Amino acid sequence: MLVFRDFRDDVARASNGSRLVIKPSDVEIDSKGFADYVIRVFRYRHEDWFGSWFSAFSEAVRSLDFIERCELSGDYINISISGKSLFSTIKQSMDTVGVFPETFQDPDRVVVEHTSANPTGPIHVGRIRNSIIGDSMARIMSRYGYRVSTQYFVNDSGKQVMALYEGHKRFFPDSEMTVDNLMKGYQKIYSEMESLGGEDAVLGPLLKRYEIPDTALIEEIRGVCTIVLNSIRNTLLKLNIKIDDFVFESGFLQGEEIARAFEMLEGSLRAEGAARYVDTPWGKKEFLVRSDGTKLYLARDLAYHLFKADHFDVIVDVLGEDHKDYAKSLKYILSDLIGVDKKIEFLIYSFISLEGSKLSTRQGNIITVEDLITRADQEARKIIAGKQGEYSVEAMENIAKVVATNSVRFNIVRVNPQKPMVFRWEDAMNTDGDSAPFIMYSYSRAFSIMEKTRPSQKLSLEFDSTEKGLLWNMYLYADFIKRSVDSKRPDLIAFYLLNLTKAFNDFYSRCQVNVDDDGVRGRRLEITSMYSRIVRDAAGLLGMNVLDRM
RNA sequence: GGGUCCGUGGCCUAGUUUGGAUAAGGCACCGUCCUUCUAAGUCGGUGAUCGGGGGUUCAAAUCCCCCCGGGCCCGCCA
Repeated sequence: MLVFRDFRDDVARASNGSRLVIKPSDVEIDSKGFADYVIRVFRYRHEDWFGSWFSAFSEAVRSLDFIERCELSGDYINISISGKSLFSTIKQSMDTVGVFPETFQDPDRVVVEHTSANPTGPIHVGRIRNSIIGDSMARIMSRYGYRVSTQYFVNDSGKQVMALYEGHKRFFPDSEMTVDNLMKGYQKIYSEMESLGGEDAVLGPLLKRYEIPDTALIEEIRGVCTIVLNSIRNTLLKLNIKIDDFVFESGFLQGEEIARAFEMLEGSLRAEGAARYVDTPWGKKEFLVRSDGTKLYLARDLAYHLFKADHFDVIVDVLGEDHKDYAKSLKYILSDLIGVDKKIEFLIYSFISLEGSKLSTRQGNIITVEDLITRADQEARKIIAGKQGEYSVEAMENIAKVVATNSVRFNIVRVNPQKPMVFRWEDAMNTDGDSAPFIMYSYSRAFSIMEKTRPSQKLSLEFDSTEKGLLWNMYLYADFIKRSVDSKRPDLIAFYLLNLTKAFNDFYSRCQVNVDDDGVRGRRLEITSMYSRIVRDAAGLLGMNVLDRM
């Protein structure tokens, strides 16, 4: 959890014992520019006691050392915090523990499962939203104070990967097992599945061997998956996405967990021939075992979740909206039928679609993430080449690389996961306005200021409204982290970064830092330094790096 | 067909959970500012029946109902 001085608590406390007790949650952060906090009092404003209540309340509030203003305006009580209090709150935290807001290590261990794409080909833009949201959410929860691990559940036991293995074996047995060659076999076996006798004839025997289990075969297929997985992992690393653990499905085929799952479900399991399923309250049959005795993905996934529940307190799964109903069933079976008492949460996101057409791995109608990164890198180089500054080749390449990575991540994470996205190159490449470079650029200017400004030991703590506005935005960082964690919305951090950047740009254009007055210079330099630390911190939550120069 | 999510200026996005002050940013377009710390920037302007219709309320982008449009799900695939 976060530890910081929340002024709302004190404001609310000022009403204790009075006719109208204000709760901290009644003290809202103003978004319309009237004040810092607002309390809505429409309901009480026309009561005969309201006048005397307000005068007592406002007097109590005004006597608090951090209050600059507290007044009634129509249906609202507008409250402002003094710049000095914001400044000292943030600075004190940074001076003592190095960051604002401070984190109190939460004992809860969290596992965020994300990506988990079938290792049957390179990752594409439709999938990458999962990885970007998942990685960002893991970083945000970690910043909040949880002990977070990320996991990728690797499907190395399903029909798709068997087709990957079988396709290569049948059609290109002599070619090297590269991602490209494996893909060729995969696509060929699916295109010829009918003439080969159908899925059951082609993959059925392999499925059977998994149940025996034929460990040599399982090892072999796992090896094939690993080849594709390594390329996916490399792509993800280019976007600063590092997954802590890759957990293989094959590890749950015969293990203790799957035995336990079936044991716990014994009373709930129903039969249809030799097949086994459970009923959900909403009338769906969820099958765990086929009539030929082989197990379905759900069985292995339940085992995997029991494994996660054994090691973690909170389980977060990042899933596409196509898995929404599946997730509901999974949670029902785990929590209500098996009795897992750990918190299980799903972060469901809508798909990224291509304009006019669908993303389909089978049809080869995809834009790979590698393509996206490469093109973003080229765009960034073009833009840099058009700038006036002098850049060495290495500097230029590094800036382009970071801008490209940040842009790809930012342009995807900034949209509410719930909202569908249509992929357009011009949006993905956006570097003006609400974009990653907009944020990065402001940071670089701040760095430049700190480099060029003569230090000052003096601090005059008279903040003007622009400085105050920036401080207020810095202070809101804590609130945004909390809201982002509570609502599982990494996009809120993106929104926060844009607001913070706008506040700094305002400060930059109105407040000259490098001035003769030692007190003013000291104060503004300190504000600039605090801003740069917060923006770097917040950008990090989205896996973005900021650059000293660009 | 049933379920579910989405629909906000020409385009993209925030605001919807918890109803309240002039619906907020960005792109594009028009104009402003480089002899003040980086112009990937700043300031200003044009532009919105908040998909449509009803309802609840003193008050609706926000809650309820119906309709329209789109995504996704409705496998003994994963």
